[in-house]
Amino acid sequence: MNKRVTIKDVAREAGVSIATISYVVNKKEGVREETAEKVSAAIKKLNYIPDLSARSLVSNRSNLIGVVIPQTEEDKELMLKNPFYSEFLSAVEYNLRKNNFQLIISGTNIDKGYLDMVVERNMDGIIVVGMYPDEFFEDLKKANIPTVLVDSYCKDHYFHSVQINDRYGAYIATKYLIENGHENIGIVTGKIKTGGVASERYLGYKDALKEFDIPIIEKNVFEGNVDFEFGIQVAKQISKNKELTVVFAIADILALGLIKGLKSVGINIPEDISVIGFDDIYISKIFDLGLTTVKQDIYKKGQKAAEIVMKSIFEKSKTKQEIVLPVEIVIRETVKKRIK
Amino acid sequence: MNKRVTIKDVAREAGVSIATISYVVNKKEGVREETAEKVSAAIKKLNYIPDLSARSLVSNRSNLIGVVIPQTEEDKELMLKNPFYSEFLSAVEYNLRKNNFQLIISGTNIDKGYLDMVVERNMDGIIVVGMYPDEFFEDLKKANIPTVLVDSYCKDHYFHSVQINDRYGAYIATKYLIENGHENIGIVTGKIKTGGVASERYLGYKDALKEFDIPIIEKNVFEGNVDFEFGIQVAKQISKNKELTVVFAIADILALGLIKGLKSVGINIPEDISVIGFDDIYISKIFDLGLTTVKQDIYKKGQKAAEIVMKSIFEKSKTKQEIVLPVEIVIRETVKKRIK
DNA sequence: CTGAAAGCGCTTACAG
DNA sequence: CTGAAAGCGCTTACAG
Repeated sequence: MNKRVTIKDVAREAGVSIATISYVVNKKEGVREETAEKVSAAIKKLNYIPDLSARSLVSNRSNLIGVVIPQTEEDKELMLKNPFYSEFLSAVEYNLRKNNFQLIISGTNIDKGYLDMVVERNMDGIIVVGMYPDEFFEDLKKANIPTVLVDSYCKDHYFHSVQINDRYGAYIATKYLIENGHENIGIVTGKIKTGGVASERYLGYKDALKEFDIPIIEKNVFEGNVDFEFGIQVAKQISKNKELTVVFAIADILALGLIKGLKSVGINIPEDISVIGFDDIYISKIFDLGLTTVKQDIYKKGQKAAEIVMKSIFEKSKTKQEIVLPVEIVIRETVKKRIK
Repeated sequence: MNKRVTIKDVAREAGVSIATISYVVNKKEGVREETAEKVSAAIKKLNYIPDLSARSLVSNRSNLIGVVIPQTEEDKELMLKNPFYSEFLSAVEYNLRKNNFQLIISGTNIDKGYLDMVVERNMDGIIVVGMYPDEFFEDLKKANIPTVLVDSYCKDHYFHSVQINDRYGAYIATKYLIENGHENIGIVTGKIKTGGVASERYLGYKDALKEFDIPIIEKNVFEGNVDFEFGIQVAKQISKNKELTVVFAIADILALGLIKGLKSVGINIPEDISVIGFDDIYISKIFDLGLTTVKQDIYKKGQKAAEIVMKSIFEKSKTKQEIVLPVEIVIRETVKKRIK
């Protein structure tokens, strides 16, 4: 390593004390302009770059934001294979970077271990995506650090949050299907019991069915992982259920897998079976068949999450923010109107 | 913020000096077992979490790895929309995390500014994906920090590198097309002049044409951005060129856009026009039509990059590593055999 | 085997 | 407006 240029070197060069250098670097009021210029010149000349570790040590500010993304499985890779998270992350990174924050992304087993990292690194704030055990949220609360929960249905309204009305989104999706003449409506979903996004969307599905007095049939519910593979896999079961005229996949990634799987067993979409998704991820466009889906603004979700953590860091104001972004149906090509 | 438990608190609790705590925490040899146990008990009791800022300040080690991913445009979001990067990142993160490193991902304008960040944060190493101006690599060299270049054709063989033989991959792709009876072969590519992956793949394309004495026709080359949109956009031009029987898209994301665009103007794949891609990104599977493409192992690329930076940090050995991962054709459904 | 002490590079009252 | 000095929480020779 090259020897580091420190604040002392700059002080010597500029002929002032290190305190003055610090004042200039941090743009504090009350430095004579002439002095400031001398200092700036010295900084430039020596190419001085402050050591953030030192700054962090004394000021307890790191300009680091932790972002927690669910993992597929324990101790495995990030869920970046689900484009939803990629798009979200991209938005977060961009908005943090504009304000001189860096992001530490991690798929750490989200537990005490993660909080240790938060403390170790003096993280200024964190953005947590998804649902976790109550215990984790308890620990998080104790950590007492600006936190934004994204897509969490944590009952405890202690944290800032950014989300959508998943239940409503699923409701309008299902209602749309019913209004298009469908009655035997399957649903492909992630684990329902966990009390997260998947269960809310499932509730919305049931809401719509109830409203139209359509019975909820257990064997129309296909529960598994929220990934492409499960979509493919479940297609076989669905193809055997001849009564189904449409399937609501609670995530686009599932819908895409499902369609792929359905086609591979000779089922045409939407002629034989219609499909509706949820999220409107970017690659839904890639599909040759435009996916009819419930659109949410993923970029904005990331942007809001970033803005709120930062705001919460700067203004110590404890006024909690709970943002609910809108959803809407986007009608494309995968749902057929059914004439009874 | 809660008051932080420091090494002093632990020392007091355990009745030893702070040096001893440090030895235990860092698993240094030569602490009596009895003492170590006392210390461990105190650490657990107080829930002591070391401050990495302080450690970094004194030891110049941060356990932070910077990862630089290309941006779509100046000052914009990350290119996470290209799943290639998502998959790569996912692999890097996982392999770093296993070894207690964290990753700082950034789409910073890759210039002096980025290097400042590297120095500010005392980053232990960096992984740079893609091509940048020579000047940047010069600066990088001066920074004298373990660095792995991924998919870079930097002439300077100073850095560790992980890549594939892009030219060869493009060559076998094009050859495969020729052997299947195609002669009018279009190519859709990113900017060729930049001397990166795109130009290499373009060279491979030309290699194959030359080998079979097929003239290189300028109007068969479609140059633009490596993204889905350009694929769609270029489809219109290609549809007007009635002689083309096949198009080589130098990235799957381009191929997918192209196919979408082609279909939208009523062209059938592969009946009317065949398409071959490059990368074998995960979502190529999502496509209802399996994309014939040149496969590279993206996960392994990320894994190797992570392993090499870490190795290079631990062993100060300057033996440079240049890894070239294999490529192979994956034949699926988008290329038709043409009977002349 | 363990402790006292210097020092890493900063920030921030405080005094002048 | 500027500087001397304390202190942030660690690590690491060095002495014993």
